[in-house]
Amino acid sequence: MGGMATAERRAQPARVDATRNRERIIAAAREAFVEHGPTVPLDAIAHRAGVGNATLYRHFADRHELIHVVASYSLARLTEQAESALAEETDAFEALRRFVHRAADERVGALCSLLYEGFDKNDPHVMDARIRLEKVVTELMDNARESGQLRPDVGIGDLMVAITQLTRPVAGTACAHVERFMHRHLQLFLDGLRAPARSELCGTAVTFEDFEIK
Amino acid sequence: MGGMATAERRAQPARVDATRNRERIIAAAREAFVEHGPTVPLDAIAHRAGVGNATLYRHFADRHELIHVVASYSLARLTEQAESALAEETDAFEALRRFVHRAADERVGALCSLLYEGFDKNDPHVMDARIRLEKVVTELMDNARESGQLRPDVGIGDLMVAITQLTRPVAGTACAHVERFMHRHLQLFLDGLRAPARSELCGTAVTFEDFEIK
DNA sequence: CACGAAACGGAGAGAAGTTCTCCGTTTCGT
DNA sequence: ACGAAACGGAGAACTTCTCTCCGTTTCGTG
Repeated sequence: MGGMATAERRAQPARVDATRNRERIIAAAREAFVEHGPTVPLDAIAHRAGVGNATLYRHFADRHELIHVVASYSLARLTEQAESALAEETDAFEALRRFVHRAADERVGALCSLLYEGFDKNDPHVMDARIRLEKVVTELMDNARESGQLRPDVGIGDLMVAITQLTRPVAGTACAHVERFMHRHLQLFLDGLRAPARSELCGTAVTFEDFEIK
Repeated sequence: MGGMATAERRAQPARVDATRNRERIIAAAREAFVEHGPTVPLDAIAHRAGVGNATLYRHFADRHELIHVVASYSLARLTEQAESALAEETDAFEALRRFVHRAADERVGALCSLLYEGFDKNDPHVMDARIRLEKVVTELMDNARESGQLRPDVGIGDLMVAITQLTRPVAGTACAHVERFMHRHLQLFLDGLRAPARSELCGTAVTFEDFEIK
């Protein structure tokens, strides 16, 4: 999906143990980033993957490259979820709801920081994925709004930030059971998004740019 | 409020510059913890407070003690906010709403992690403050529920976790403008909390213990 | 099955960043 | 104006992470 990782540049088709380890590392990195944030020691990731640290460095030149791969992968999955929700659900609000809960399952909240710290904003693949995601989520929201089920005073940024925040590991609890709360709280939030609005919101609708550019 | 900080143990009444610096350090620590989390270098806090690092160590034996003081202070303030909301607001849901937004202003989300990392759970002062907070917030919610304005399927933990999560610094954005979103999203969440419930929630109501004990 | 190429793991050197103390200087209060 | 108290900066000691080196193991093929 994402970047040109070290191993992918190779001419030869790589040994099976090499590719297996590579995937283990990516999976371990994903978990570790979710639990401990983007600065988690690379040695810890290697250990978690059950490989030596040298193996990690053999596959990924540095932390940046590893983050890039993990983040690209997650972004792509998220976009796919949005697209399938849009395509498969008949009810507009239900489509939105489905996307939100799938996004939670992808742990975007925890992985979101990676999108900033490890992302080359100029990478065309990333730009593409990002624009695609914005486009499809906007469509999800527009549909819900037009069907009269979504209150009109919220923007895509409101939704994305709320998803991000509500799906992050709960501070201090070693991330043990966010899953227990996550979906409940997103559901409550979604109930607050329904039309007719039950209160007046302060501020203005949050757009994508509001939090992209720091 | 909270702990027996080093300076407070002193017999003598301390010089004015000493107490001034002490407060500067606490304020700087609060800000720094909010922005960079509980592991922010102590030297950075000292610098931010405009004092030498030795001065910080003179007032607080270690990071743990500093965190304890800051967290105790915040917890006390939060409880006060809840109590005044309960006492002064006539409408039950409005009281709850007021508490939520005041809690956001106190930046509990960002400071919450301190409650875990730096807290001596056996400290009687802390226990007291905690129980007091739980008691008054429970009362706020009970009142709102009894008045028929709060959906019955949510617990105090649902509220506290959501406040915590929604008021944390947004990942990757250097914490610049959480304030812009925070109140909007809490408001949306509160709208979702109103009775009648607009959907069925998964799981069960979250209690205080669910996230206290890891 | 045996051989060469490729990959692996552990240990530790090197780099970076944090903590915390020492001590000469400044400020406060009487 | 004097002594006690507090201050600040510099740097030593320590911790932590990164990343390489090299002997060993695994894979794939002839």
